Amino acid sequence: MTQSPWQPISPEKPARPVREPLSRERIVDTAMRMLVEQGYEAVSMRKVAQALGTGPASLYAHVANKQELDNLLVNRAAREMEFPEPDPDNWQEQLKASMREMLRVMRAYPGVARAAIGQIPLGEQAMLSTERFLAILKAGNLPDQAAAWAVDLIPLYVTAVAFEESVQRTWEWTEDDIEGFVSELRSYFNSLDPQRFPITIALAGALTSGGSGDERFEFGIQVITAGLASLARQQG
Amino acid sequence: MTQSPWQPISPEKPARPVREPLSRERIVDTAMRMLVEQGYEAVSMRKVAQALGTGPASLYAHVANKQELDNLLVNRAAREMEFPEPDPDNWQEQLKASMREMLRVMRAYPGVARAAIGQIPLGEQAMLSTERFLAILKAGNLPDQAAAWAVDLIPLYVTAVAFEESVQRTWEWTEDDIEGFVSELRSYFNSLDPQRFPITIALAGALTSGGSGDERFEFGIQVITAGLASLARQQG
DNA sequence: ACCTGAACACCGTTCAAGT
DNA sequence: ACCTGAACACCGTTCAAGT
Repeated sequence: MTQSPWQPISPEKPARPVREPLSRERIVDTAMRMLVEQGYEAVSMRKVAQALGTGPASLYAHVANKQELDNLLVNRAAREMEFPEPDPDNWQEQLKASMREMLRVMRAYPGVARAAIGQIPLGEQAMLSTERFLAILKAGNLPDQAAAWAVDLIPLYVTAVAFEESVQRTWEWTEDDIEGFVSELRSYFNSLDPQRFPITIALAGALTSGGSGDERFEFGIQVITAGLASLARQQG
Repeated sequence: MTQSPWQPISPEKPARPVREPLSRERIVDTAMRMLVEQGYEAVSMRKVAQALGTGPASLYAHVANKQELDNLLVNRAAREMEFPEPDPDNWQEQLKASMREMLRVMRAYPGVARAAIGQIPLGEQAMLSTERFLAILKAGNLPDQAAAWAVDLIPLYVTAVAFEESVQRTWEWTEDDIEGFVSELRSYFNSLDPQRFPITIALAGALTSGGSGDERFEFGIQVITAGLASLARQQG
């Protein structure tokens, strides 16, 4: 631990690399870029470190662990979301628009949904989006407890949808692959035992359509919005 | 490496172990037991193989990969779910009861939600539970396409809730830990900038209560059921 | 056909040592 | 305080070789 008391006064600064020092910011920037370009699987502590030209251990001075890094990525994405000024006469449409906005951002950062799922989003940006959702729900005259539970339900749904999509993106299917899969699925449904699967067979068409995702999502936010509206206090 | 050419003719069958041979059944049985006793993380190809007294490579003769094993576990759990006979006069209550039943089973096999999330459940037992949900929704007079999208939305929600719970179970919190966390959370909410987080602060109580899970889940299934009911065709 | 050991290409995290 | 190399204790999957 003791140091030699004699120290040469180096004329040209120290020999240490001139690389920019690590920081939380730089780590999250790099991880975010990797997330967009290569997907969630590519964002490991080791690969982020490598991209920064160092070893995995170096990250732990700035980030507690992988979970915290995931949290920071979710928070960074939340920064991108934009919400309308609450309007009591239009709250249902605003709620749907905000859920679409949330899905838009999660699609723009594929993999962020995987980082978000099962996390309690307590970062500042994530909290701000919660605040915005609460504002819309209170404009809709929802009771406090209903609004509080709703801001739990809403991200749960949007994140789950985005997560499903990102899993399927991982499989890297082409348009043809999807078409092939859907037609296989349809014939699988039709091959089921009619005694035990009568409705599945009857609805085979409906069950295998709307795979595009957008229609399904529109259905989901319609159901949630209508369900919440049924809980709103009557005005006046 | 060479062996002596002389081999005694063993009077009692070959020297190979008398262990029961591997099979899909045995692999899923073992994995399921490990899932219940030790959680999802414990169910790796390597550990399942070890529990069966063999190496990981041996499993691949019976199971395509980890993903297929996950699928088989979900399907095994689906076997446990029981559904009511559809009753058009009571479909909303039946729908809620069935969602509770689904959550009950996922809680009984903690970790199964992690295996299920982001999966398309095409096993026979999983398909049967879809058939049951469809039966209830059609008893409620929902249009085909709405029913088809609803059987996507419903497991999505229940699985996401069960998944969240299983993540939190992994942290192995005691009653006291939770209480401490909630009170920390509450004071964190109250410490926020009132200019930017007015509603979050005002609703701090509601936002941190009902963490038990059941109330939150009841709220969710109420919202979904009411939302779906709003889409049901009028009778007659 | 089924099973195996060993290897390949990865993980997250810790720790003693360096500057 | 920050950074590092090396190690620890893991993953899923493949493959040549055995029976």
